[in-house]
Amino acid sequence: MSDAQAPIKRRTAVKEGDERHDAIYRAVSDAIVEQRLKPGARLREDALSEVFGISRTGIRKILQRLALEQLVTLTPRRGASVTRPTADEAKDVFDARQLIECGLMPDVARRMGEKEAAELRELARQEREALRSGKQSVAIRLSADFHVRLAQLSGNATLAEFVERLCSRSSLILAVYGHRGHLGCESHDHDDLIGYLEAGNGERAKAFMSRHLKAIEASLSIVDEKDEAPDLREVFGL
Amino acid sequence: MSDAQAPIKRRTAVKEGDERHDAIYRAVSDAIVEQRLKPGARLREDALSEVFGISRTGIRKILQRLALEQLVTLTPRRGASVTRPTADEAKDVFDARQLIECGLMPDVARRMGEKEAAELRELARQEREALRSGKQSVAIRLSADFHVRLAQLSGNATLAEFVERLCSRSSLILAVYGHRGHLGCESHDHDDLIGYLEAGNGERAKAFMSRHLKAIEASLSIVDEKDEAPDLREVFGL
DNA sequence: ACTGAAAAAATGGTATACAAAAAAATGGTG
DNA sequence: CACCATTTTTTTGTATACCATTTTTTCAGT
Repeated sequence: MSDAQAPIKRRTAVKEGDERHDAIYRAVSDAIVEQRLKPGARLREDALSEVFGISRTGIRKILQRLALEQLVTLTPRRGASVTRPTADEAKDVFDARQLIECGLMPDVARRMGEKEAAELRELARQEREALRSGKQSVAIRLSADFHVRLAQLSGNATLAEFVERLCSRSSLILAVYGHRGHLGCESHDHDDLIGYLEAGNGERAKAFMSRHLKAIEASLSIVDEKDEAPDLREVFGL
Repeated sequence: MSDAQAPIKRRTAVKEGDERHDAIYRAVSDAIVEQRLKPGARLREDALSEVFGISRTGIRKILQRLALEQLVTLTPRRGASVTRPTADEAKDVFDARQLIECGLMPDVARRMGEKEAAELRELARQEREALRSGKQSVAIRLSADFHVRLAQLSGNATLAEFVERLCSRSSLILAVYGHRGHLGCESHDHDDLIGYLEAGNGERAKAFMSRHLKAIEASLSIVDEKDEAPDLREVFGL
C-alpha cells in the first residue's frame, strides 16, 4: 500500500482535470437547458476550447456526449449546433414522458417520505421564486430538476436517467415551440403533486401527472415552422 | 411518430461522416451484445487500435460512446472493460422494460400491418434457426433485435432508442446472471406475440409481453456474486 | 517465499499537423 | 448593381507524438 500524503495541491492534477471536463459539460448543458444557448446556435470547437481553456480534443469529447443526449446535433463536416427539435420529436418526447413519468408515480408514492417531500417542496419553492423574480432561465432548469428528482425517487436509476434526458430535451422543445412568458409547468402544479404523493396516493398522482404533462404539451404551438428550405413560390402564392 | 421505418439497425443522433468508425463501433457493440466479449473483459486502447487499424484517438471516441450506453465501464486510470451489471442494475433494467415495452404494445398493435408482421416473423424465424443450429451468440442478438424492432414499430423513435439500450444491457445481464443454455426468450413466445399484435389486440399483447419479460427475469439467478472486495470479516463470521 | 523497490506499460490529457470539406471573400462579367 | 465562378480562409476530422500520472509487472534482497 503506497502512502498517499494529503498535501497534494497540484495545479493540473488529474482528478481536477477530470472534474474540469465534467464541469464544462455541465456548463454547456445548463446553458442549453436554460435556453441561454438557443436551438440552432452553432458551437464551434475553437471558440469553445478558447472560452473554457481546454484543448479541442476535450471539447470534442463533450460535444460527443451532448450529441448522444440529443442536446446538440453534429452535422458531418459542419460541426455542432444546439438541437432544434422537430415537431415529431416533440411529440415523441412528450409521449415518452407520459409513459415513463406517469408509470413511475406509484413507485414514487410508495417511497415518498418526509425528507423527500421536503426536498421537493424546496425545489418547487425555488422554482416559484425564480419565476416571480423574472429569472425565467433558472425557473426552466428548476422545473426540469423537479421532474428529474421525482423520477430518481422512484429508485430506478435507469428510468431516472431517461427522464433526465427527456426533461433536457423538453427545455429545447419549449424554447422552440413554447410561447414567450409561458413556462411549461403551472407554478402550483408541482406542489399539488407532492401532496398526492405524500398521501401515498399513487394513482391520483399518476392521473395528475398525466394532466400536468398534457397541459404543458397543449401549451405549445407545434407547427412545423420554417423548414431549412422554405418553398418561396408557395410562400408568396406564386 | 418520427422515423421508425425500414432501415432497421442503428439510428444515432451523431451522423458520423466516417463510416469506418461507425462500423468499428458496431463491431465492438455486437461483440458485447453477442457475449463474445464477456463482462469484465478489459478493452485496452492500444490493442483495439491495432486490431482495427485506427488511431488511439478514434478508439477512445468509440469507447466513450459505449461507456455512455453503459456497455463498457471506464474506470479512471484503468481503462475500459465490458460492463458487469450489478443485481440492482439488472432489476432496474427489467423494471424499465416492463414499463416501456409493455406500454408500447397498444401502439404497436395499432400500427401493425401485414408487412410489419411478416418482418417480425422473419426475425423470429431466424432466431429459432440460430438457436437450433447452436449459434447462441447470433440468437441472442436476434432476440434483442426483435424487441427493438417491435419498439420501433410503435412509431416513437425516442422510446425505441431507450428499448435498444435496455436490450443491449439485457444481453450483459443474461451473460452474468443467466444459466448456460437457457437463452432469455422462449422460442415461440415471439411468434405468439406477433399473433396478438396482428389481431390488433393491444391489451392482450401487453399482458403477454409482461409475462414474457417476467419469465426472462425469473430465469436469472440474481445473486450479488462476489464483489471486488468481499468483507472477509463477515465471510468468516468474525 | 515474501516484501518492497525499480522498470515497463497503459491511461488521460494536450498539442500539432494535415487532408478534406465548408464558408467566406474575391473578382470578373453582364 | 447584382450574379456567378474561383480562390482564399476557416473549420472539421483524424492521426501522431508528447508528457504526467498511475497501474502493473519485473526483479531483486533479506
